[in-house]
Formats: sequence, C-alpha cells, structure tokens
Amino acid sequence: MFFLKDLPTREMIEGLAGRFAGADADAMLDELRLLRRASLRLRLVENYLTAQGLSQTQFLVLTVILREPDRDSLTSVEIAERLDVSRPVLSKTLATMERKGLIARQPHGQDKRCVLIAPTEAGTQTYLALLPGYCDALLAPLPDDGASKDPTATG
Amino acid sequence: MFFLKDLPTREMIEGLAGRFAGADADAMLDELRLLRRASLRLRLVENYLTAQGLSQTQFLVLTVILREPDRDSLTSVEIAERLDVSRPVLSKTLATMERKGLIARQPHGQDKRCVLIAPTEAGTQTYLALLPGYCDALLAPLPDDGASKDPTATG
DNA sequence: CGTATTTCGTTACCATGCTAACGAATCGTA
DNA sequence: TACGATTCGTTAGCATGGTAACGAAATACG
Repeated sequence: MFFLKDLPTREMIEGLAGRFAGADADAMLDELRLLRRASLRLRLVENYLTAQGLSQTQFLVLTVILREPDRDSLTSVEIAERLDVSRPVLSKTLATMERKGLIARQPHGQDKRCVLIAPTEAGTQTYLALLPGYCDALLAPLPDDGASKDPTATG
Repeated sequence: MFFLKDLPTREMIEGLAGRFAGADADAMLDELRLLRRASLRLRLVENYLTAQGLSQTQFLVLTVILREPDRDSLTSVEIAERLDVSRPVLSKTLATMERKGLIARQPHGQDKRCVLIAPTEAGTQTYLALLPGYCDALLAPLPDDGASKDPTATG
C-alpha cells in the first residue's frame, strides 16, 4: 500500500531534480498518482472482501483454480506460480481456507509430496456470490482524496 | 498488494457478465491492470527501501515532515492525517524510527498529550541519500509479467 | 469550579506478508 | 540399488498492517 495522501507538488519534485540527475518530474508524478489510486482501489476491494469474510489472497486462490479451463484442482506450487505470494503464505492461506470449508485437499496420485487443492461446493458458491460485489468495488468511484484538498476551498 | 499475475481474459469477464448486470469488461480490465502494475511498482520501491533499512511508512514519515514548508516538526496526529495509516501503526513506526535515531521527540508546549516529531540530522541525511534511488525505483521499467506470457512465445 | 466528553498516544491482540530452515518425497546418477 | 541434490509443504520467527480499549490530558459545559 502507498499511504501518502497528498502527492508532492511538481515544484517539489523539480526542486529535488537539482540534487541529482535524471529526475523526470512528470513521469514521477504519474507513477505516484498510479500508486495512490491503486492503493485506494485496493483498500476498497479489500474492505469489501473482508466484510464478506475472505481475504484478497483467499479470493484469488479460488479465482485461479476456478478459471482453469481443463482442471478442477491445482497443486500448491501451481497456485503459487499464478499468485505472486510466497509458499509459506500460501500454505497458511490454504490451511485457513480448509478450516473454513472453502477448499478440500486431495492426495496427488503420482507425487506424494503434492496435494491437490480443489474448491468445495461451498467455496465455489461463495466465490460466485462475491463476484458481483467484487466487480462493483473494482468500478466504484474512488474517494479522490487528492482533489478534495482543493486550493480554492482552503484559501 | 494485488497478487494475481495473469489477469482474467476479456472473454472470462464477459462470460461473467451473463451472471449479473452492469459488468463492464473493459473498465474492469483497466482497473485490474492498474492494480497489478501498481503492485509491481510498489514491490520495486519497497524492495529498494527495505534494502536501505527503511520501510515505506518510515520513508513517508520523513517525507511529510521534511516537505512541510514552515515547520520542522509535526505531531503524531498531523502525520497520521497526511499518511493514511492508523495511529497505532504510526505509533509503532515512530518508536522504531526513534530507536534507529531517525527522529527525535520534543515536548509540545501547549498540549502535554502531544509530542512533536522532528527528523534528526541523521534522519534528514538518510532521507536525502535515499531519494535518488527512490526516484529511480519509481521510474524503472517493470517486469511486465503479463506480456511475458506471450502466446507467440509459448506456442 | 467540577464533571462528562473528547482527543492523544500507547498497549494488547490478531491477520497476513516475508525469509530461513526443516522433514519427507522425488529425481539424477553412479 | 544407493546416495546426493532438488522439490514440496510446513514451521519458526520477524515485520507491519488492522481494531479495540486503556490512561492521561485537554475541552465542553452545567
């Protein structure tokens, strides 16, 4: 998360440009705006999911399994490959999801080290029930906190 | 952080549109791309700062105090107002920063509940030393993991 | 002035991210 | 077959988010 509410002014960045070479104030501002907007969006989505009892990662675990066209289960490693999280985190997430009854583990025939992870019926239904709200959160207008500090209002 | 590496295809989203009203596949894809790009950028910046011994929040605390034009210290609440983090988190962050010698606490004359937070000389120097690398991380090209899964390359 | 309310900073506790490291299973190779 | 290297999943330990709740100080108000 990028927590800075008010981005630096262009003047500030240009002032910094004097200190070192290669500072491109406009490009940096664009990136900062991107970070801030995404953080607000992320918080919106996360709040929605949390209120529904799922973490982002739990939701995405269901996503990557359910969207697999020819499979109805994935191994832990396959999920980790699709989900930029470390395997220990995934391990804990899957333990939580199993405890909640969202997924079930099945033994992997060939490789006894692996476990196949499949959503339960409840897990699938939960996912489908949450999708509309997830999409809403994705498209909902943002607080736009930068613009709320309108200079004409404060002055 | 948004951990999904491969965004859903447009077809997937449009398939979902059949399930509920109001799904705008293109707008949703735009938002997902935004989230993913920002997460990669955030990780880049965070990795840089972590390697230098600072967390994002610590860096931003220095940012908001040092960029204050007429002040050389802020209260905890003022920092919290500028930095979308909860006060307990800020409290812990400030304790860590004090332990590291990045900031110093001064008593607030009028209000004995408040404490004024000022960067130490070392804190200021650390901040200035990290700024160029921070800007570099902000502008560095991203892994672009979505495009790396080029169908023409895999097929 | 005296008391209720609010505000500040902190503590306690929990969830979730990370790396390091471990046992168990598999693979590679002599 | 036997043994070293690798891979899978987990555990341990740490950092950093969050909310709830607390004491101390300031404020509001009768």
